[in-house]
Amino acid sequence: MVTIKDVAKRANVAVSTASYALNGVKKVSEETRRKVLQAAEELNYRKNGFAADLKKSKTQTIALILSDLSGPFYSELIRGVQDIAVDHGYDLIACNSLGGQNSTAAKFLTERRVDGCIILAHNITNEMIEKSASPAFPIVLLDRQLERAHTVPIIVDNKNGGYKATTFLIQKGHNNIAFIGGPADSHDGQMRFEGYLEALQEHHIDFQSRWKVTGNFTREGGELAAKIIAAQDERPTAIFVANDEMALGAMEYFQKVGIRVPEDISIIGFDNILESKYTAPKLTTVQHPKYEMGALASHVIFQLLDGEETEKSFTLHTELIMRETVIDIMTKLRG
Amino acid sequence: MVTIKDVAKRANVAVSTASYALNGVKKVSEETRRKVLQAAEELNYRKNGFAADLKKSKTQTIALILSDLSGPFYSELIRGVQDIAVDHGYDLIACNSLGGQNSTAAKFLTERRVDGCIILAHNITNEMIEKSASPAFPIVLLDRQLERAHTVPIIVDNKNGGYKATTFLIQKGHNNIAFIGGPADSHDGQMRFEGYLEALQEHHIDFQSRWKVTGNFTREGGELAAKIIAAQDERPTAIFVANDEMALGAMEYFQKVGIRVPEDISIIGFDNILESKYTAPKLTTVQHPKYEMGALASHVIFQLLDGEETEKSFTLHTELIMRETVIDIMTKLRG
DNA sequence: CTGTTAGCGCATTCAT
DNA sequence: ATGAATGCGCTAACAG
Repeated sequence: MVTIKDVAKRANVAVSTASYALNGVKKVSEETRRKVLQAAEELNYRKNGFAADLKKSKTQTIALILSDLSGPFYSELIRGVQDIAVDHGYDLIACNSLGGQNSTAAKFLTERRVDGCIILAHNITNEMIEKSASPAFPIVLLDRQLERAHTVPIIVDNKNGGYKATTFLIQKGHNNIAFIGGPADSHDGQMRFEGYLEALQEHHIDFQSRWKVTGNFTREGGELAAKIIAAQDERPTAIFVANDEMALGAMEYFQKVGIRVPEDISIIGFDNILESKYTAPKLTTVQHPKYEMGALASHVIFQLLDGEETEKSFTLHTELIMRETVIDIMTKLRG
Repeated sequence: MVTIKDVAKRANVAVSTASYALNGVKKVSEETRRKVLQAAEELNYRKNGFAADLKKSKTQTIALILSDLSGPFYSELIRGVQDIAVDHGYDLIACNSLGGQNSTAAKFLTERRVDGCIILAHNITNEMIEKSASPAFPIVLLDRQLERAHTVPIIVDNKNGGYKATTFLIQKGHNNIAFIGGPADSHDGQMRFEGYLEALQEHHIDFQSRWKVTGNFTREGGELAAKIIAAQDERPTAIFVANDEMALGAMEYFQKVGIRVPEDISIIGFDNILESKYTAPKLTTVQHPKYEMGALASHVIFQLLDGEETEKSFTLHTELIMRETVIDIMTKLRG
């Protein structure tokens, strides 16, 4: 391994001089600078970033920890984070938390390999987060309500989103509305469900537990849930599905078995993933501010890093996206 | 910042003992181990991973460099890489190469921050790659034909894939076949086109340049391309689209303007992204071995790292996925 | 089983 | 403008 020492030797200068030359510090004459650069080139010298970071005790990079690096949902979030990070001259690396305590993510959290991090992964424990956060290592939490020193949560108003979705259905004349939810440990899913409940109550519609079915936020989960709903003797006229992926799965199932969307059953999703715009019919859904969330998270990290004051927590709002999978019940009856 | 020294002091042991205890080396008595651990706990000690890496000159992580962290295509690839990496006890971090020479990716390439890397990004120059590769830093190149020492390319047989797709269309009786390609600098796209050409020639079908239109591999590009094709007075009976995303866009356009797929026009795509299975009608396409590619890349990295011999390069094959968007021209004429 | 010590590769202060 | 010397936090060889 060729080090800066080797370069210095070859260029007949001291290490410090080599370092200056390599890093563009202007203390060194053009003459020697070129000598050093050439020596480095000849030896194919690569600097060891860690050593540099160790010395400077600054990594100039932030990490984004996701429970799963793949999935359509994350694309926009990542873009948001990235855009702001590069603005600040920081690097972004993404890693996943599969494996929990032993994951790559854990290493970044506990070993000071980055200057700060943004977490959207529910298999990282609150305890780990609390222990890791410090003035020099701020953490932004996405979709997790945990206020601590040096830790700021950004959540989206899932409950209100669920409320809006359900209210919209009710306004369209539906009062037999099913709910396809997420896994029990999903805080998001739970909040969306509460919004659903609230809308129901407000309109004096009884909640029917047989019409609450739980999926796992995947396309397949949506199919299965749809199947369960379709199998019952009385069928709801509309479904609020807790995320778009499941909604797409449900739509597919209904199409397969000849139940028409929206003529026979209306569907509203949640998230507004890219894909939802391209289905036939186009999915009516609730906009989740993914990009904004990423960008804001990035912003907050840098404020924290700069020692500025920030809000204790942030809440982002949702928005109804009306497309083609919800039909007015009157239209339906006439049809 | 609390260091291992502080911990040692508080526990009344030497640094080495603290290090052993912290790292679970069994040279130390249970008694002292607990003492050290407790001291660490009390001081909220976090180890500096860099310092450790520096000392060990091993990072135990590999990087995956993508030109864009988002996009449906990458999900499966990432899974493949990841699965193998964790098998080997390695961590995986993903970073993107947006920004070219100054990107995060570049840092990882040139600053030895990881033990090896897998690159699927065409804005990283060959030169950079050549300079970075070394026995201690193997590089696996995806979809880029560049054989060098310590650098092994994995490519998919795009040409043959294009050939298969086109031949399939011809066998179904089509001889007016348009091609929607990718950007000019896409090697993949170019190869797929060559396969198309070869199939045409083999069946003595003249290539018509007006039926070659170029998109940018996005959904919108596909829509636009479809529009251009539809606008011509004579219309092809089939289209080979160089990737699924564009095929989806094209299908959407055709549906919008009342051109039926496949009754009026057959479409075959390329990649077999998850989504293509969920369209109506379901997209006929060519399978791109994404997961396998990732897994293989990972494998190769570890072989290289272990100093084993590997093939100079790998070629992965494609497979026709027959679904619903290609119709036999006879059926069509009868219809 | 525990302590002393020598670097890992680099940036940087203080002389010169 | 340049060089010698120091130490960042950690691991591991060696000595006790």
